[in-house]
Amino acid sequence: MRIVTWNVNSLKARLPRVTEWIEEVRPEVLCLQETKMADEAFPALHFEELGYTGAHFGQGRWNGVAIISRVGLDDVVANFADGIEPDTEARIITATCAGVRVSSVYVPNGRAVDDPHYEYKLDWLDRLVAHLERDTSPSADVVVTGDFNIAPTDADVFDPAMLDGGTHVTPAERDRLAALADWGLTDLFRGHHTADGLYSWWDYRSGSFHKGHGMRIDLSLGTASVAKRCRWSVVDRNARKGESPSDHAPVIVELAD
DNA sequence: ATGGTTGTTGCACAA
Repeated sequence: MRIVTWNVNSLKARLPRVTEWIEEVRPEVLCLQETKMADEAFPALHFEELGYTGAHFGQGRWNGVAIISRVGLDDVVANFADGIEPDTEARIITATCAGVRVSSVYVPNGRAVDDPHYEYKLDWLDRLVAHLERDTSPSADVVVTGDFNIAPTDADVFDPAMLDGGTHVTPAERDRLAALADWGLTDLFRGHHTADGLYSWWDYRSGSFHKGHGMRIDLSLGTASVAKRCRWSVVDRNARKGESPSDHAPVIVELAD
């Protein structure tokens, strides 16, 4: 069972590429972020024609997350299930696919450490733990996958300037990843790769992809039972090439049945 | 160099 995360940067603009990729790879579960569309615009029938069931949580112009699956899609929860006031932005959707509780997350970018959006990012990550606590259990098969907008370690970043006061690499952000680890979630990709220079996002500007200037910010986190089943993980860099790509590549994990 | 590029119910703003 392969579970994929892909920030598509507009599902409308990316639908031809996404369709082509699905037909080639046929993943069991595909989690999307930054669909940038309202629920009414989500092309559910299109995915059904490809053999997938889809669930989407969107708001229109910004954000938007989805899960599409060809191994079942049950108990869908849009937004946080932490029982307090709903988050105003569409950044998390959760469903059970073939016994795995899967969340597709689009963590706030943060913009700059002195921007209010950075505090929103940290609060959002605190709420993610509260959500998991309410929605499921560390002893269950759980995968939280998506664009975390955090590089877990310095080995996951090209730009040294980013390490000096930039977002995505601050101790406070990494503390939130540590809190998720304390809850029971480990970085499945790092269970199979130790090298640096392995990224999932490259800025559109300045020929960053061509120069190898990127960050690994698209993560798949799994509970212990999932980590034990994880056979491999890979970034499909080919999907970042060619005409009209997203600035993110898909990241795949395969779990043994 | 506060640079560069892409997307959107765009003409500014988020990434």
